[in-house]
Amino acid sequence: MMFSKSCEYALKAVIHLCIKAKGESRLNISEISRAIDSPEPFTAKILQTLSRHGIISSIKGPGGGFYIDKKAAPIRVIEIIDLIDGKHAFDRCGLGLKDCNEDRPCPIHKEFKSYSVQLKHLLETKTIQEFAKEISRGNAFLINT
Amino acid sequence: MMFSKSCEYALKAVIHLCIKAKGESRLNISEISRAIDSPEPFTAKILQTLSRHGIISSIKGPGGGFYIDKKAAPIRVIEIIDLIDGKHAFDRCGLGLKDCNEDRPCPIHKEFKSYSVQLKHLLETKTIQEFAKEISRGNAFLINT
DNA sequence: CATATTTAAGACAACCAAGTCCGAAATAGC
DNA sequence: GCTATTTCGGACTTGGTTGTCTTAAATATG
Repeated sequence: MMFSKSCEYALKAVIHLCIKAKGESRLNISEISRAIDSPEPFTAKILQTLSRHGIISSIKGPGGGFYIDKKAAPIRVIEIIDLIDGKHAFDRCGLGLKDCNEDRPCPIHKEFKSYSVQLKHLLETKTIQEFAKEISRGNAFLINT
Repeated sequence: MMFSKSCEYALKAVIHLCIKAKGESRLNISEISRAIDSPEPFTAKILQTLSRHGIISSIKGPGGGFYIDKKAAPIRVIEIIDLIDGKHAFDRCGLGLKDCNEDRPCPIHKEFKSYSVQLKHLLETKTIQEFAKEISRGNAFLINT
Protein backbone atom coordinates (compact mmCIF):
# COMPACT_ATOMS: atom_id res chain seq x y z
CA MET A 1 0.00 0.00 0.00
CA MET A 2 1.31 3.38 -1.00
CA PHE A 3 -0.79 5.36 1.51
CA SER A 4 -2.44 4.55 4.84
CA LYS A 5 -6.14 3.72 5.01
CA SER A 6 -6.74 7.08 6.69
CA CYS A 7 -5.09 8.80 3.76
CA GLU A 8 -7.07 6.82 1.19
CA TYR A 9 -10.33 7.76 2.91
CA ALA A 10 -9.19 11.38 3.20
CA LEU A 11 -8.43 11.63 -0.51
CA LYS A 12 -11.73 9.99 -1.48
CA ALA A 13 -13.72 12.14 0.93
CA VAL A 14 -12.25 15.41 -0.29
CA ILE A 15 -12.71 14.40 -3.92
CA HIS A 16 -16.33 13.57 -3.18
CA LEU A 17 -16.86 16.88 -1.37
CA CYS A 18 -15.42 18.71 -4.37
CA ILE A 19 -18.10 17.14 -6.52
CA LYS A 20 -21.09 17.33 -4.21
CA ALA A 21 -20.42 20.05 -1.64
CA LYS A 22 -18.68 22.96 -3.25
CA GLY A 23 -19.96 26.30 -2.00
CA GLU A 24 -23.35 26.36 -0.26
CA SER A 25 -24.35 22.70 -0.10
CA ARG A 26 -23.05 20.40 2.62
CA LEU A 27 -22.72 16.69 3.21
CA ASN A 28 -22.89 15.00 6.59
CA ILE A 29 -20.69 12.15 7.77
CA SER A 30 -23.07 9.35 6.87
CA GLU A 31 -23.59 10.66 3.34
CA ILE A 32 -19.84 10.91 2.81
CA SER A 33 -18.95 7.51 4.21
CA ARG A 34 -21.70 5.90 2.18
CA ALA A 35 -20.44 7.57 -1.00
CA ILE A 36 -16.84 6.49 -0.53
CA ASP A 37 -17.57 3.12 1.13
CA SER A 38 -15.73 3.76 4.40
CA PRO A 39 -16.48 3.08 8.10
CA GLU A 40 -18.59 5.96 9.38
CA PRO A 41 -17.02 6.82 12.78
CA PHE A 42 -13.50 6.38 11.43
CA THR A 43 -14.32 8.67 8.53
CA ALA A 44 -15.65 11.19 11.04
CA LYS A 45 -12.25 11.30 12.73
CA ILE A 46 -10.49 11.93 9.44
CA LEU A 47 -12.95 14.63 8.38
CA GLN A 48 -12.36 16.34 11.73
CA THR A 49 -8.63 16.37 11.13
CA LEU A 50 -9.07 17.76 7.62
CA SER A 51 -11.44 20.41 8.96
CA ARG A 52 -9.20 21.33 11.90
CA HIS A 53 -6.39 22.02 9.43
CA GLY A 54 -8.55 24.04 7.10
CA ILE A 55 -8.43 21.72 4.10
CA ILE A 56 -12.20 21.36 4.27
CA SER A 57 -14.82 23.38 6.16
CA SER A 58 -17.55 22.24 8.54
CA ILE A 59 -20.71 23.56 10.14
CA LYS A 60 -22.34 22.03 13.21
CA GLY A 61 -26.04 21.61 13.87
CA PRO A 62 -29.07 20.73 11.77
CA GLY A 63 -28.41 21.08 8.06
CA GLY A 64 -24.73 21.23 8.83
CA GLY A 65 -21.95 19.05 7.52
CA PHE A 66 -18.74 19.31 5.54
CA TYR A 67 -18.02 21.31 2.40
CA ILE A 68 -15.31 22.90 0.31
CA ASP A 69 -15.04 26.65 0.58
CA LYS A 70 -15.82 28.03 -2.86
CA LYS A 71 -13.29 30.85 -2.45
CA ALA A 72 -10.50 28.51 -1.31
CA ALA A 73 -7.62 27.68 -3.67
CA PRO A 74 -7.58 24.30 -5.41
CA ILE A 75 -6.32 21.56 -3.07
CA ARG A 76 -3.09 19.96 -4.13
CA VAL A 77 -3.04 16.19 -3.52
CA ILE A 78 0.22 16.47 -1.61
CA GLU A 79 -1.41 18.67 1.06
CA ILE A 80 -3.66 15.84 2.17
CA ILE A 81 -0.89 13.24 2.09
CA ASP A 82 1.48 15.43 4.10
CA LEU A 83 -1.21 16.09 6.69
CA ILE A 84 -2.44 12.53 7.15
CA ASP A 85 0.62 10.37 6.49
CA GLY A 86 3.33 12.90 7.29
CA LYS A 87 5.84 14.55 5.00
CA HIS A 88 7.83 12.37 2.63
CA ALA A 89 5.49 9.43 3.22
CA PHE A 90 6.13 8.14 -0.28
CA ASP A 91 9.77 9.02 -0.94
CA ARG A 92 11.54 7.33 1.94
CA CYS A 93 14.44 4.94 1.36
CA GLY A 94 13.28 1.61 -0.08
CA LEU A 95 15.44 -0.24 2.43
CA GLY A 96 14.42 1.93 5.38
CA LEU A 97 17.73 3.75 5.87
CA LYS A 98 17.34 6.98 7.84
CA ASP A 99 20.01 8.83 5.90
CA CYS A 100 20.01 7.51 2.38
CA ASN A 101 21.28 10.01 -0.18
CA GLU A 102 23.52 10.39 -3.21
CA ASP A 103 26.63 10.56 -1.05
CA ARG A 104 25.84 7.35 0.79
CA PRO A 105 23.09 5.54 -1.10
CA CYS A 106 21.49 2.20 -0.45
CA PRO A 107 21.82 -0.15 -3.44
CA ILE A 108 18.34 0.64 -4.75
CA HIS A 109 18.57 4.37 -4.11
CA LYS A 110 19.27 5.59 -7.64
CA GLU A 111 16.49 3.56 -9.24
CA PHE A 112 13.91 4.47 -6.60
CA LYS A 113 14.86 8.12 -6.60
CA SER A 114 13.95 8.50 -10.24
CA TYR A 115 10.43 7.25 -9.47
CA SER A 116 9.88 9.20 -6.29
CA VAL A 117 10.94 12.41 -8.01
CA GLN A 118 8.35 11.86 -10.74
CA LEU A 119 5.73 10.83 -8.21
CA LYS A 120 6.43 13.80 -5.98
CA HIS A 121 6.05 16.15 -8.91
CA LEU A 122 2.75 14.55 -9.81
CA LEU A 123 1.35 14.82 -6.30
CA GLU A 124 2.54 18.42 -5.95
CA THR A 125 0.92 19.57 -9.17
CA LYS A 126 -2.25 17.47 -9.42
CA THR A 127 -5.23 18.89 -7.57
CA ILE A 128 -8.22 17.22 -5.99
CA GLN A 129 -10.38 19.35 -8.28
CA GLU A 130 -8.83 17.75 -11.36
CA PHE A 131 -9.61 14.30 -9.99
CA ALA A 132 -13.14 15.41 -9.14
CA LYS A 133 -13.65 16.49 -12.74
CA GLU A 134 -12.69 13.02 -13.97
CA ILE A 135 -15.27 11.50 -11.65
CA SER A 136 -17.97 13.94 -12.77
CA ARG A 137 -17.30 13.08 -16.39
CA GLY A 138 -17.70 9.38 -15.61
CA ASN A 139 -14.09 8.66 -16.52
CA ALA A 140 -13.11 7.57 -13.03
CA PHE A 141 -14.72 6.09 -9.90
CA LEU A 142 -14.32 6.13 -6.12
CA ILE A 143 -15.84 2.76 -5.31
CA ASN A 144 -16.07 -0.71 -6.80
CA THR A 145 -19.21 -1.90 -8.53
CA MET B 1 7.12 2.89 3.32
CA MET B 2 7.23 0.96 0.11
CA PHE B 3 7.95 -2.44 1.71
CA SER B 4 7.36 -3.95 5.15
CA LYS B 5 10.17 -4.03 7.72
CA SER B 6 10.37 -7.79 7.21
CA CYS B 7 10.93 -7.24 3.52
CA GLU B 8 13.57 -4.57 4.07
CA TYR B 9 15.49 -6.88 6.41
CA ALA B 10 15.09 -9.77 3.98
CA LEU B 11 16.52 -7.77 1.08
CA LYS B 12 19.44 -6.50 3.16
CA ALA B 13 20.17 -9.94 4.60
CA VAL B 14 20.24 -11.65 1.21
CA ILE B 15 22.39 -8.88 -0.25
CA HIS B 16 24.80 -9.30 2.64
CA LEU B 17 24.88 -13.06 2.24
CA CYS B 18 25.68 -12.62 -1.45
CA ILE B 19 28.74 -10.64 -0.46
CA LYS B 20 29.96 -12.65 2.53
CA ALA B 21 28.55 -16.14 2.28
CA LYS B 22 28.55 -17.29 -1.28
CA GLY B 23 29.59 -20.92 -1.64
CA GLU B 24 31.42 -22.55 1.29
CA SER B 25 31.43 -19.84 3.97
CA ARG B 26 28.43 -19.26 6.22
CA LEU B 27 27.14 -16.52 8.46
CA ASN B 28 25.09 -17.07 11.59
CA ILE B 29 22.13 -15.00 12.70
CA SER B 30 24.03 -12.68 15.00
CA GLU B 31 26.61 -11.87 12.32
CA ILE B 32 23.91 -11.09 9.81
CA SER B 33 21.75 -8.95 12.08
CA ARG B 34 24.81 -7.01 13.18
CA ALA B 35 25.84 -6.37 9.58
CA ILE B 36 22.43 -5.11 8.50
CA ASP B 37 21.49 -3.44 11.81
CA SER B 38 18.33 -5.43 12.49
CA PRO B 39 16.79 -7.05 15.61
CA GLU B 40 18.33 -10.50 15.98
CA PRO B 41 15.35 -12.76 16.78
CA PHE B 42 13.15 -11.03 14.23
CA THR B 43 15.84 -11.45 11.61
CA ALA B 44 16.04 -15.13 12.53
CA LYS B 45 12.36 -15.55 11.66
CA ILE B 46 12.85 -13.91 8.28
CA LEU B 47 15.95 -15.96 7.48
CA GLN B 48 13.97 -19.11 8.32
CA THR B 49 11.26 -18.11 5.87
CA LEU B 50 13.81 -17.39 3.15
CA SER B 51 15.52 -20.71 3.83
CA ARG B 52 12.27 -22.69 3.93
CA HIS B 53 11.45 -21.37 0.47
CA GLY B 54 14.87 -22.09 -0.95
CA ILE B 55 15.95 -18.51 -1.61
CA ILE B 56 18.88 -19.00 0.76
CA SER B 57 20.40 -22.16 2.27
CA SER B 58 21.12 -23.06 5.89
CA ILE B 59 23.06 -25.60 7.92
CA LYS B 60 22.39 -26.35 11.58
CA GLY B 61 24.91 -26.99 14.26
CA PRO B 62 28.38 -25.66 15.14
CA GLY B 63 29.96 -23.78 12.25
CA GLY B 64 26.56 -23.68 10.61
CA GLY B 65 24.64 -20.68 9.42
CA PHE B 66 23.15 -19.23 6.28
CA TYR B 67 24.63 -18.96 2.81
CA ILE B 68 23.85 -18.61 -0.87
CA ASP B 69 24.21 -21.75 -2.93
CA LYS B 70 26.98 -21.09 -5.45
CA LYS B 71 25.21 -23.12 -8.10
CA ALA B 72 21.87 -21.36 -7.63
CA ALA B 73 20.63 -18.87 -10.21
CA PRO B 74 20.88 -15.15 -9.47
CA ILE B 75 18.07 -14.01 -7.18
CA ARG B 76 15.68 -11.52 -8.71
CA VAL B 77 14.59 -8.82 -6.28
CA ILE B 78 10.92 -9.52 -7.00
CA GLU B 79 11.25 -13.08 -5.66
CA ILE B 80 11.96 -11.81 -2.16
CA ILE B 81 9.23 -9.16 -2.27
CA ASP B 82 6.62 -11.63 -3.52
CA LEU B 83 7.56 -14.10 -0.79
CA ILE B 84 7.63 -11.70 2.15
CA ASP B 85 5.06 -9.03 1.27
CA GLY B 86 2.90 -11.04 -1.10
CA LYS B 87 2.40 -10.65 -4.82
CA HIS B 88 1.59 -7.17 -6.14
CA ALA B 89 2.65 -5.57 -2.85
CA PHE B 90 3.74 -2.44 -4.68
CA ASP B 91 1.27 -2.11 -7.52
CA ARG B 92 -2.05 -2.03 -5.71
CA CYS B 93 -4.56 0.78 -6.30
CA GLY B 94 -3.43 4.05 -4.73
CA LEU B 95 -6.91 4.57 -3.28
CA GLY B 96 -7.26 0.99 -2.08
CA LEU B 97 -9.93 -0.13 -4.55
CA LYS B 98 -10.08 -3.91 -4.90
CA ASP B 99 -10.88 -3.86 -8.60
CA CYS B 100 -9.21 -0.83 -10.08
CA ASN B 101 -8.43 -1.17 -13.77
CA GLU B 102 -8.54 0.61 -17.11
CA ASP B 103 -12.23 -0.14 -17.53
CA ARG B 104 -13.17 1.29 -14.15
CA PRO B 105 -10.21 3.28 -12.86
CA CYS B 106 -9.85 5.35 -9.72
CA PRO B 107 -8.93 8.96 -10.47
CA ILE B 108 -5.22 8.40 -9.88
CA HIS B 109 -5.08 5.06 -11.67
CA LYS B 110 -3.52 6.16 -14.93
CA GLU B 111 -0.72 8.16 -13.35
CA PHE B 112 0.12 5.48 -10.78
CA LYS B 113 0.02 2.70 -13.33
CA SER B 114 2.79 4.25 -15.37
CA TYR B 115 5.04 4.20 -12.29
CA SER B 116 4.14 0.74 -11.08
CA VAL B 117 4.80 -0.69 -14.52
CA GLN B 118 8.30 0.80 -14.55
CA LEU B 119 8.90 -0.26 -10.97
CA LYS B 120 7.68 -3.77 -11.61
CA HIS B 121 10.02 -4.10 -14.56
CA LEU B 122 12.92 -2.90 -12.44
CA LEU B 123 12.22 -5.35 -9.64
CA GLU B 124 11.75 -8.23 -12.05
CA THR B 125 15.02 -7.67 -13.85
CA LYS B 126 17.38 -6.42 -11.13
CA THR B 127 19.08 -9.14 -9.12
CA ILE B 128 20.39 -9.20 -5.58
CA GLN B 129 23.79 -10.05 -7.02
CA GLU B 130 23.89 -6.76 -8.91
CA PHE B 131 23.14 -4.87 -5.71
CA ALA B 132 25.78 -6.89 -3.87
CA LYS B 133 28.34 -5.84 -6.46
CA GLU B 134 27.57 -2.18 -5.82
CA ILE B 135 28.15 -2.70 -2.12
CA SER B 136 31.41 -4.56 -2.70
CA ARG B 137 32.67 -1.71 -4.87
CA GLY B 138 31.88 0.79 -2.12
CA ASN B 139 29.29 2.53 -4.27
CA ALA B 140 26.37 1.64 -2.00
CA PHE B 141 25.72 0.80 1.66
CA LEU B 142 23.35 -1.26 3.80
CA ILE B 143 23.52 0.75 7.02
CA ASN B 144 23.87 4.36 8.12
CA THR B 145 27.16 5.70 9.39
C1' DC C 1 -36.07 28.32 25.59
C1' DA C 2 -36.47 23.38 24.40
C1' DT C 3 -35.43 20.02 21.14
C1' DA C 4 -33.37 17.74 17.40
C1' DT C 5 -29.41 17.51 14.57
C1' DT C 6 -24.87 17.63 13.56
C1' DT C 7 -19.74 18.08 14.28
C1' DA C 8 -15.78 17.81 18.03
C1' DA C 9 -13.03 15.32 21.06
C1' DG C 10 -11.33 11.84 23.76
C1' DA C 11 -11.39 7.23 25.62
C1' DC C 12 -11.79 2.60 24.36
C1' DA C 13 -11.39 -1.92 21.49
C1' DA C 14 -9.77 -4.89 17.67
C1' DC C 15 -6.43 -6.08 14.53
C1' DC C 16 -2.07 -6.77 12.35
C1' DA C 17 2.84 -6.03 11.81
C1' DA C 18 7.02 -6.02 14.47
C1' DG C 19 9.63 -8.05 17.70
C1' DT C 20 10.82 -11.63 21.66
C1' DC C 21 11.38 -16.03 23.94
C1' DC C 22 11.88 -20.79 24.61
C1' DG C 23 12.11 -25.59 23.81
C1' DA C 24 13.11 -28.94 19.99
C1' DA C 25 15.98 -30.75 16.36
C1' DA C 26 20.21 -31.19 13.94
C1' DT C 27 25.17 -31.60 13.81
C1' DA C 28 30.25 -30.93 14.59
C1' DG C 29 33.91 -32.02 17.75
C1' DC C 30 35.63 -34.30 21.58
C1' DG D 1 27.65 -40.82 23.28
C1' DC D 2 27.96 -36.17 25.38
C1' DT D 3 28.20 -31.38 24.86
C1' DA D 4 28.16 -27.07 22.65
C1' DT D 5 26.42 -24.63 18.85
C1' DT D 6 23.27 -23.38 15.65
C1' DT D 7 18.85 -23.28 13.02
C1' DC D 8 13.63 -24.46 13.38
C1' DG D 9 9.02 -23.73 14.96
C1' DG D 10 5.60 -22.12 17.68
C1' DA D 11 3.75 -19.33 21.33
C1' DC D 12 3.90 -15.02 23.22
C1' DT D 13 4.31 -9.70 23.78
C1' DT D 14 4.35 -5.02 22.07
C1' DG D 15 3.12 -1.10 19.36
C1' DG D 16 0.84 1.36 15.88
C1' DT D 17 -3.04 1.70 12.76
C1' DT D 18 -7.77 1.02 12.17
C1' DG D 19 -12.15 1.34 13.88
C1' DT D 20 -15.96 2.21 17.70
C1' DC D 21 -18.48 4.48 21.32
C1' DT D 22 -19.92 8.04 24.27
C1' DT D 23 -20.33 12.62 25.85
C1' DA D 24 -19.92 17.52 24.94
C1' DA D 25 -20.53 21.64 22.16
C1' DA D 26 -22.73 24.25 18.58
C1' DT D 27 -26.76 25.66 16.04
C1' DA D 28 -31.22 25.68 13.34
C1' DT D 29 -36.14 25.52 14.12
C1' DG D 30 -40.43 25.89 16.38
